[in-house]
Amino acid sequence: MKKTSEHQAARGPGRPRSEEVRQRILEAAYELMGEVGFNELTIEAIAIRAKVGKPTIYRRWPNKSRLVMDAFFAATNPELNFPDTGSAREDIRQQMKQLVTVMVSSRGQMIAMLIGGGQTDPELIEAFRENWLTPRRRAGGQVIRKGMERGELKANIDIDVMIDALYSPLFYRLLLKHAPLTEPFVDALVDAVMQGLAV
Amino acid sequence: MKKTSEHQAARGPGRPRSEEVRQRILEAAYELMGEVGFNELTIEAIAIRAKVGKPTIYRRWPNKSRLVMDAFFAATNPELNFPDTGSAREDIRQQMKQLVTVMVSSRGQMIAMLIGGGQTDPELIEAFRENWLTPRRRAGGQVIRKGMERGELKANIDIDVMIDALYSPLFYRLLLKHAPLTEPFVDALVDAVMQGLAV
DNA sequence: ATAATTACGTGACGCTCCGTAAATTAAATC
DNA sequence: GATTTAATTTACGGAGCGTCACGTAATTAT
Repeated sequence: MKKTSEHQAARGPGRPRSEEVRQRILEAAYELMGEVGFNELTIEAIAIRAKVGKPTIYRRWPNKSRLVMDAFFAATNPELNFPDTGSAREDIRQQMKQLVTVMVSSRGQMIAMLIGGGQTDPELIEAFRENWLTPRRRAGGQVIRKGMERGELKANIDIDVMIDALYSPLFYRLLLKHAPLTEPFVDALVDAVMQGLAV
Repeated sequence: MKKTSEHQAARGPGRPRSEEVRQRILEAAYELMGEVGFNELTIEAIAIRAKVGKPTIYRRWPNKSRLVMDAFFAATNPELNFPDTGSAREDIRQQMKQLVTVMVSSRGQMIAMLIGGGQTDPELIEAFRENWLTPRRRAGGQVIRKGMERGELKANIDIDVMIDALYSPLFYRLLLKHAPLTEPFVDALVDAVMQGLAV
């Protein structure tokens, strides 16, 4: 119905793939993922909701993982916030609180399900790391590096270890659900890890 | 074939359930879980390997989650090690290294898959917490409490926060697989978190 | 214009696994 | 040994998989 334009990579002959159809599929996948989770999600249901035939989906994506990752990232704001309060500890605290806000939302449940599904799907967990985790770890690393340069943070500790120590408890609670993810928890955690547990 | 004895709750008449069959099912479930993971695991395959009919399984367990948890814990040593080196930090370090040893083994993959499957199965994650995580957190908490009494650890930090800060990076790496779980990592982590990241 | 090419939706296929119900078989009590 | 009870076996309808063949729609090449 609408003109395609946009990408105009269409150098070959034949009917081009409809961008509108692609959007409908991604939206349906994203919605259903939020409703039933990765494991219960079926291509059949996505096709029905998107008003599309199954072969149309299989023609574009090789499997459920790839489709869901595409759907997840199509709904991901590519911009990352880099807080800059002047204090590394406060920057990190703020980053963590941002992350907690996401984690307690429906999008956080989706992240949990992607990580969960990734435990039996190496391709899925790798795609998640590549597209979501790594960029965020880089952002965290940047703040830490700045804190080291300023002399706020110890420079002789591996940055990856620092990132793990600070952020992993959030994932731990997201996935194990033994205790809630709250702002007071972030405050207690940042202070504890920054100052150390030892007397 | 064998006498049942053992439980001898058999006060009613009629044929009792075979303990041998139960064992065969649990073993088959445990093996297959290790081979194909929770999501790909089918009751049908368990039944075939255990040389048992499907209804035999469905009569004893209501769903896959319950069966897999039973299979996992039937193969779990109920004893927990409580190291006692005289130093809380060393006790914790030792506990963590024990945990890493498990995590890098095939049993660690199974733990990862249980947590993963739990992301779309509330009953599964709760059973995992109840039967595996909580007892181990209690063991960790005990060591920490002793360290507080001895004056080695700050007494004004919440014990759950401490446990999260110390142990969660192991789960983080187990699940996200962005970096390997090694002894040097444990050493670096314990020192960093104990002394604090701040200068 | 017309032909060639590619994508679309529909419908159907054989397959695996689900969870259940009927039929059969085995092991207890009486 | 007969009866009772329950466990196992067999068989079933249903869902979803991933694929194919079909007729139609949309685009490029001639």
